[in-house]
Amino acid sequence: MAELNIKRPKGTQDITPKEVNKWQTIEGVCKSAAEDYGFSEIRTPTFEDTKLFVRSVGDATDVVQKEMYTVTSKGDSEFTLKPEGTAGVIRAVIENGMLNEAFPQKLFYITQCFRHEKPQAGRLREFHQFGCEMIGTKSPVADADLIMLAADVLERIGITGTKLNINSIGCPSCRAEYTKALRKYFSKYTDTLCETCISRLEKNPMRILDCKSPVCSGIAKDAPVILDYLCDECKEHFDKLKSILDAMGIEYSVNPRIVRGLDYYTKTVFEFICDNIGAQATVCGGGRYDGLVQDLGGADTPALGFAMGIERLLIAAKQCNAEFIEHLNCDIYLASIGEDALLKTAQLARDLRGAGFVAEYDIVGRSLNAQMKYANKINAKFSAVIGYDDIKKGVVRVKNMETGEIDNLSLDDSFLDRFSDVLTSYVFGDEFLLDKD
RNA sequence: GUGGGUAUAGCGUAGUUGGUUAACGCGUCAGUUUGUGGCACUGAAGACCGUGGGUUCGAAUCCCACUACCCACCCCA
Repeated sequence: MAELNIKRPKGTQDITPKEVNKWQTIEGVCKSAAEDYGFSEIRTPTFEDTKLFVRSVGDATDVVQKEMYTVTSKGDSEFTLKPEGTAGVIRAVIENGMLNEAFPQKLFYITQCFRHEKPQAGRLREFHQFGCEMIGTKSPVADADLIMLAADVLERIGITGTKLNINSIGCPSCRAEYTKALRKYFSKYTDTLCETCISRLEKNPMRILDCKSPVCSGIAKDAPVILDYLCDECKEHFDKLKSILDAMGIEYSVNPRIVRGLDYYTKTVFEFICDNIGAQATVCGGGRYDGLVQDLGGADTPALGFAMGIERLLIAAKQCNAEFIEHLNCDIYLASIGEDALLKTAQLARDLRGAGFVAEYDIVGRSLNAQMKYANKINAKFSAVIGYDDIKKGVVRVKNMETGEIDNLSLDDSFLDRFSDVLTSYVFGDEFLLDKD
């Protein structure tokens, strides 16, 4: 027989039970923070019409040009596994008539995304994003509120030491002016710029500002700055945002070199950087996309949003020694001696489980000693041993596994209530029982 | 797509002048202990030393190729 050796695809990961509580913690924090800010969850398909991403993310971007997982389904249209979350949400908002509901629409999602990249620390081919979108407000107060939410999420997770960078990349009209100025500036250096930057000169000269090649960044240092080219409206928007952030006490630095790599961004862009998680340091990125809704066929509607990479949040949280919720431990392990007792423990386990307790019994066929060792290993709070005599006497000895104390409980209908009391006093202390008696 | 690093049991590691049966810790299972776990002791299972070639009487060890993973560039969350 041929030996199968199937491994998970490159750039994917298994989240084992040992890790899953960390994911649950982070997802829980994201969800509850978003809900505290008035956001509702939206779920959209894992794959979409390829044209959606080409149109929104931009056909000149790396994401569209070389990172999409595209499939054709039975000769139908071309579909693409979503490389980011915003496009699908906006498509759904338009398609479901949500633009006719009260503005602003405030939506969040937690979803996997797919990009065909070479994996490294903080970058996978299947990864997960928590994202928030606000649709239907052009006020800079919304920008500030969204940034406040992002900052809150990081803080609630326990990620400290992040830096917020903000910038404005203007609207299509002022950006055109700026792009012209950039081309003029960089075209003086065509013989020294790196190869990719030469091609950027044509397509999107703003990306040269972001090049990490020492030569290019040296040249970029003295390049024109977008902020000097903003039109009055964009400038006022950005100034207003800064003053609101100041008033809120949110620290930031203006970094005219940050440029989001997706084409739909306008005006405000921002990112939260975490230095100690490797080269992929952007833990949150977002901004305005005032033209996207209209581009995708909706009414002219301003909007903005951000996304966080959950894998990166996890790395950052671990670096910061953030606390994670623990898994549910076993409340009681029911050990048995003999067949009759085993059946009794099975019955009892069912009753306990029905009452909301985590109960386990021997489904392996172990010796009593081995059962107790197992109870210890799974960190059971209590154990009980049931044998012939106990069934006859109608008494069961319940042992506190931490202190070793043993309580005698009668093995009848009152057992559930009595055990509930025992467990309550174990978890909260005796005083919580006073009301009951 | 371009670099650099790594590859020995489930996990973490030791093992170079090439030399029997590849070692240790953790973990798993069992026993010491057929009415009570943690500690301790004893034992067991588990590795064709990433794959394929080559050199050699002999390769985990030396050489070549390949693959996988990691890190970085790029890009982005």
